[in-house]
Amino acid sequence: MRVTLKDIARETNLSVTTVSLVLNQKECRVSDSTRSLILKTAEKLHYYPNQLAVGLVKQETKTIGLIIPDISNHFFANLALGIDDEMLKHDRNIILSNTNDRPERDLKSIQVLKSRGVDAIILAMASNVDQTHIRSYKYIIDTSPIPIITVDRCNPAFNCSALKLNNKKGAYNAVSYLLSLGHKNIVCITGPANSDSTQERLAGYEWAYRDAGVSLPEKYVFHGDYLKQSGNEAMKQILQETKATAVFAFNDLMALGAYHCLRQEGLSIPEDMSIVGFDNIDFSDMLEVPLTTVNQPTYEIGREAAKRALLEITSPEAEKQTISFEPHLIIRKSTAKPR
Amino acid sequence: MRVTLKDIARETNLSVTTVSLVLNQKECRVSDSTRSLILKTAEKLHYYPNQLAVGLVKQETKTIGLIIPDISNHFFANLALGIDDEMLKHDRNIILSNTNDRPERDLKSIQVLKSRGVDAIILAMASNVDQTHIRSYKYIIDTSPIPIITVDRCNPAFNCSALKLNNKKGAYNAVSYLLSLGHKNIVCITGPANSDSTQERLAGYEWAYRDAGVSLPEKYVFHGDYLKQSGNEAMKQILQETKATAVFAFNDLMALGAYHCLRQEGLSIPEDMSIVGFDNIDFSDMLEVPLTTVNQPTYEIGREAAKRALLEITSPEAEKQTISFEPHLIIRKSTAKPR
DNA sequence: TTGAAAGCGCTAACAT
DNA sequence: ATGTTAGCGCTTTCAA
Repeated sequence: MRVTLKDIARETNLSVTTVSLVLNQKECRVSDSTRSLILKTAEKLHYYPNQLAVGLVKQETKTIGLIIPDISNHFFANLALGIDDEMLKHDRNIILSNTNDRPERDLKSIQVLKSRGVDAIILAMASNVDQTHIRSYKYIIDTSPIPIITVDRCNPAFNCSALKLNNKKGAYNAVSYLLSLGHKNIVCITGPANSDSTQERLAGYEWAYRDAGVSLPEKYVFHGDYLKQSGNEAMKQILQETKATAVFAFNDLMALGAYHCLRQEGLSIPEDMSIVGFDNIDFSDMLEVPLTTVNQPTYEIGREAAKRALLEITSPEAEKQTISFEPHLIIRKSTAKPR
Repeated sequence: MRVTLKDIARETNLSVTTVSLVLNQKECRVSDSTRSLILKTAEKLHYYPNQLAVGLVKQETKTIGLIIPDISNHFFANLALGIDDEMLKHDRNIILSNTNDRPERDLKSIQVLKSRGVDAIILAMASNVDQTHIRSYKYIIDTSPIPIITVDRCNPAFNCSALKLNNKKGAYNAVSYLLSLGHKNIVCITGPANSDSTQERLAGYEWAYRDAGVSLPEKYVFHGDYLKQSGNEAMKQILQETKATAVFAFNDLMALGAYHCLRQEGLSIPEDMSIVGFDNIDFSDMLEVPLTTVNQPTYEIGREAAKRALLEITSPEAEKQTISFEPHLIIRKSTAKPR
């Protein structure tokens, strides 16, 4: 923080007020000569405003907080990019906070970001929350003086806007497709059991079976944690314990883990096993066998979340809104009729 | 910004000074009873400090700026994660700025972040800079009142610390390996022509040939832009214009594009063409043919960059330092003897 | 052991 | 057309 308004005021023999007025384009009542003098001096001195001071008096910092589990995850990286691109248009910056999927860090981060005066927070909650956490989240969100927008992971009990994929529909589409190919024994590799997305995708799975009039397999739920390794391990278990002909992984990363396991076991996709993923990350069409998956318009969700945050900043009275994005099944080479 | 020190002072009938003293652990000269009263009241009122105000008076915000071309790129995402993890340990936050690889946005972002009072900036420059840009960067960096640390992309003329992979050595390793397999006609898919990393890797390529006493192919430079599509297009050109038996792509993304092209053409890796990449992104070992590539310890570079920034914040007089990370060739299945 | 006062850099009513 | 003043929330001498 080098040059201040005061420096310019001294240099030009004018008051700080006048300088402030001019530099903020509120120049209506300032003579052209002084205005250009100020502008010139500011330029010469390389002046730029101290946004801390501005934020302090205006009670608005033009920053927004972004809390996500892990920026190195493609999903969240694209989300962040969408948000940042939109924010850039509005001269806002984002303060990033990775939580490593830990609920306590979500909670802590909300506090820290408020401390930093962010005008809004966009939150992708940790996936492994228990009831105690939920209560904390709910209290913090419901009483928050600034808008908190949840994305991807959310809870209907919270009084906040939420943007998310229609998970149930996505799972429904995926499983319906597998059923239509003739698979009867389709198993799932889920995310953490208590996460909403897991619950919703499971519901979509069951809905598809019901809708097709096919009876559910005896055991079809295998728990993962959205990381690659868990997909690998779940797949091993599936091979041992079931006669499944198709696997619906609740994200692409775990589908990748499943690929890995199948390759290790010398099995082929889709001949020995059909696989469907969820997310459509960059690489899912670059695999040995391009992955059939449910597309999630992540970048777009980020942009919309940003827009929503902006809206709620300017209109705090706006009704909280749940915005649903429609999924789209992308059929590639990892799925075929069972043999 | 709800509750302030003043509120606590009023509630406890003490002065703002005392409250501040206690809440900042500078409690040496405060009686135990008042101290616990203050602590209790702060708790009750859900007080948390306004960091804008703190930053304003302390001239330090405990934030650092991160400027990168694109957070959705695996390389930068991992870099960001490394930085954020390290910063978290020191109770600092990062303000993120994506530039879409545009030099003007780098320059603008430095300004904006300074305006926001960041204590340091970690900068991964845009790759397509011209001489005019370089001059601007140099001026801004050399005269910056706060430390600016460059990562990955940098320029030796700047007076700032730089962290980067030993690109020349990485390329040398990759090409030496291909030569040792018996390839004579190895071509490159480079990044933007005027980027340092491209120049360095090219130098490493030539060094390897020189070192092996093999004469350089007639044409071996094919320009890409570090994006997948450019790898695809370069590969097409290579197939048309050369008799290359091996391709060294300057990053994995372009190697992926090359894979795609080869698959389209019905050619096999490594039988018809050996491929080596650079970066070792997550997915390079999950491909149809796992990719031989030069590992770049991105997360680690991020952490070290963060440490360096922290050090230069506390010791502004510290000598600027260039920190080099040693590359490591990971041999997988995309390389074999030429046939 | 505690408090008063000044000031960080800026904005905005309210003079003049 | 321009300046005075107060104050955003906090820290930090200095005084009591």
